[in-house]
Amino acid sequence: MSVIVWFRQDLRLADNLALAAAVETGEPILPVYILDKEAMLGGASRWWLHGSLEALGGELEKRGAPLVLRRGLAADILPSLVAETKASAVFWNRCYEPTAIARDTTLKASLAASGIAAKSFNAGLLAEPCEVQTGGGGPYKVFTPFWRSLAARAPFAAPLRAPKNLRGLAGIASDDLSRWNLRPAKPDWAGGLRTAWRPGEKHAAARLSYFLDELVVGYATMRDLPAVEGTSRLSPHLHFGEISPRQVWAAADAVSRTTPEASSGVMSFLREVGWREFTHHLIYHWPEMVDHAWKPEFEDFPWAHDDALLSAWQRGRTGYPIVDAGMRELWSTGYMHNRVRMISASFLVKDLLIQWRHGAEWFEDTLVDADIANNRAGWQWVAGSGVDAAPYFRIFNPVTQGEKFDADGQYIRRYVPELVRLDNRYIHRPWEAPSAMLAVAGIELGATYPKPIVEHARARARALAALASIKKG
DNA sequence: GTCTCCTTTTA
DNA sequence: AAAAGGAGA
Repeated sequence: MSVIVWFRQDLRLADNLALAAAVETGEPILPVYILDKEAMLGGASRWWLHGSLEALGGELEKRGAPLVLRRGLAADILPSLVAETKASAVFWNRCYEPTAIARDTTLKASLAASGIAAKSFNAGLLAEPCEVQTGGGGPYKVFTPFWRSLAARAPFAAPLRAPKNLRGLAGIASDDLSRWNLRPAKPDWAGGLRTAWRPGEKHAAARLSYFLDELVVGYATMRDLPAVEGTSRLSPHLHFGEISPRQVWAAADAVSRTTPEASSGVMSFLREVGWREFTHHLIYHWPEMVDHAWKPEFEDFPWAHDDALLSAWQRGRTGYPIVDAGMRELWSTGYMHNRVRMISASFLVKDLLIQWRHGAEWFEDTLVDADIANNRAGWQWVAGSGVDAAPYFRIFNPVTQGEKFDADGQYIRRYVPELVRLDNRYIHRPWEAPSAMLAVAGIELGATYPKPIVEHARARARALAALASIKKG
């Protein structure tokens, strides 16, 4: 007899309820990770996954239960592992994306039908989608009431410690992680990712501590400045489950108790954790939101498909420095500061009138924290096609946003070296700079750096007209 | 029905 | 100062 622990987006030992439950049974444990051959993981996510599995595998091995890697479909692999190991149970922590729910529901039924105890747990959210309801019994559609209702459930269960020792099973074949080719080889484009990130549970915990010790005090104001290290940068760790939201909550809450001057920073940080909960809540209750606009009238939106413009956006060659800096940060580090995500997303959807789904797909290809719920709900927020009653004027101005949040152009200069010598006054609008100043800075618009691919004022008017054209009534 | 409120906005 | 429209109590 033995218990299989199926790891998915919970690549950690601490506060892992499925693992803890398996330990509790007293049976030998077989930890397994299955690389779904049908899952379309983006390149940056694949890179991260390699590091995360390497770290998890090392820790499990140290404790006596090495991680077994298999590739294929869980529906094929788990039953065959059950047979191979004479397992009596399979435990896992729940995921909330529609495709994962469909897969897990079927699997649970078929395992149960063959007499296997298939048990799932919540180790990924502070509260599961069905646990947070409006007074009328339905799901929330507005963040603030959702957040109030979620926060009222605190304190949350205390996070569990990692098990010290595990009883493993010997002789179960595993794939070789390096053969999965999750890391890019030819060419190896992951240099920027390696510089920016350290995947794995240990690094997730270290990052949380560092953030709470050094940054959270200033979080409320610094979090909006892309040039500054002011955010937690925990998103990829949370996405892969190297750290749990309960661990984050507990640690942040403890800081605000011991350090009152940090409490407002902690509050605004936890609110962002609340946004992660909210997007998972939305995607759970409206799974069609993953691929379709939540607001049906957006089916008729006059999108302007243009591959050349899409590609200019993807490559960071729009001629708007804040957008280009963001897109290049994404390309080189697998990450983009949240403020800039909003600006560049608004630019794609409103200024270029390109369907939000193209943007969402690009982000999922390139982000280390690519997360269906956060990403799709975020894009729909920007597009105005999501649940919130979006003001029609939710159109970011790339120049004023740049001037407001990157006043000295430090962020621009970091990622758009062509503009490094341009005077601050024009760093966010090089096309208005006097030609002598451009010459001194070594810039030739249209050659060394693009001219704006659209004129924002005109693009804004066009977006407003497009939005008006689909208005109900 | 009434009242309040709404991450990120714009000009 | 203005902005659409609706959620939530």
